[in-house]
Amino acid sequence: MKVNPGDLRRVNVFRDASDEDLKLFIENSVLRSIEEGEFFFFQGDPATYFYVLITGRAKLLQTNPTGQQVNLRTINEWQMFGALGAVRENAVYPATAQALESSAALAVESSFLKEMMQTRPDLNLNLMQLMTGYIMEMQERYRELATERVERRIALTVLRLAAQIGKRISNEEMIVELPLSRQDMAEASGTTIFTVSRVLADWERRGLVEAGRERVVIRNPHGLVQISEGLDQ
Amino acid sequence: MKVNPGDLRRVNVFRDASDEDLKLFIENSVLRSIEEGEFFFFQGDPATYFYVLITGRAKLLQTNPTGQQVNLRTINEWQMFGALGAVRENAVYPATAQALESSAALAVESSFLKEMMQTRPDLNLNLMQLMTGYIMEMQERYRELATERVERRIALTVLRLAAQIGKRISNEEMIVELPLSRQDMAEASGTTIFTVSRVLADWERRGLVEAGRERVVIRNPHGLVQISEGLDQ
DNA sequence: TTTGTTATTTGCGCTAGCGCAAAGAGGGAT
DNA sequence: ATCCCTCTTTGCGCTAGCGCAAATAACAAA
Repeated sequence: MKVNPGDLRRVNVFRDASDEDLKLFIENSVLRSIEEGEFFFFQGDPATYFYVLITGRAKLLQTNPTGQQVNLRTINEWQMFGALGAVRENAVYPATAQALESSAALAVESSFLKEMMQTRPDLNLNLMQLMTGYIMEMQERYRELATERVERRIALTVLRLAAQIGKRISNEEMIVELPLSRQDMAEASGTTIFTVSRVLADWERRGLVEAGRERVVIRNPHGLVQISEGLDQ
Repeated sequence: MKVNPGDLRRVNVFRDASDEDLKLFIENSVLRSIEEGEFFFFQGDPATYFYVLITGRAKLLQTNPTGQQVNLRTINEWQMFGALGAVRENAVYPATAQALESSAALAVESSFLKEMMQTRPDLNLNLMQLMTGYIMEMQERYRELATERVERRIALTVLRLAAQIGKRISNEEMIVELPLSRQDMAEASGTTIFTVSRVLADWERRGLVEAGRERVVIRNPHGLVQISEGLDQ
């Protein structure tokens, strides 16, 4: 596979970059391809590289001392991840990045990005916009976890994931497919596979979703929104 | 009250700023003093100003549609908050800022900071370090809320708050006082005042803390660390 | 000192959601 | 077609933690 500079402009952080800069990035990058389930990096590794996902999907997860996992974020094509090392000295990744399907990503040394940012205000601003987006999302999710019942949290999670990584399978209707297991959804909404399974079974009975093996199809997004806002029943 | 440029260097984001820049910031600022319980800004307000807390303590909180609150962060003297507007067009504050005690803060227009960042790489880097710090903290707290039992979460919360806003009341021992109500602690650890009260009563019996009205004194930080790591019993 | 207000404690009952265990189902490989 | 592996479902019992209500304590104001 070959990535050309124009493609890189689909990365939000690079949207205002010059052609020369994009070329420089590519010249300083290595393409890493990994299979489903494999890892780009682990929580605690020195954050020497940042990545741009070119194909596939990945997730960022954290593990607690007893090994329980939570999913922090899902990563789609042309998204940057692991850029922390460009901002902090001797940083380690605060999360693990695992491929949800077989994926390829450009790896670039963090120090290269740091260097570049010294003289490109746009790059700074765009990266800060990415960061503030994460902050706002995490704050929201934290509030949800602290205050919402599990069914609502699962609805909010599924809707968020649909927006982030969902594939539309019909153009007219808003029917979206998510390639996620019950485990993935449980880890993203702070509950257990059992509860996710029961909630999805209920939604399926009500015609809101189709629940398959490692897959959910959203048939009625509006119904889910209603659940997420507590307007149902 | 008067703030002089040298003071401002205690603000992490401004640590590398020139004297002239600091003077400029102060000239473009307004000092806002508010009483305990009052607000610097509300979730949803246009993020036109950012603030630097000069005296007092404040908290950032979010409210869900039914009015339940969660505390996202506590703010100490010489910390910047509400800087989102310098990064995003037409941003609104994603959280409410409320004074925990009577407080004063410098308010500066976000556009001024944005302007300034165009030509000061240091300012950018420092602000990004602040942002990555928040991201890491929120990710951690999210994981804790998703995976840890309530006693452990409260221990983690109390320890974190002690580091952020605790006042040492003895130099030899690590005895720290927190000016927080049960309600504050409940909102910061994702539980209820009843549970916080019961847990603190238990810790008091075990000699770990002293629990007063709107106040906790940590007598044995190490014991709390043990609880937070599940090493007790 | 008295009174009013607000924060905290504690008993008590309840239930949302956890998590085991066993059965069932989907999909790939041979 | 069959086997095997992994993912999912569902019944079931249990308990951590919620949340009401009433008592108590701390503080402030008069």
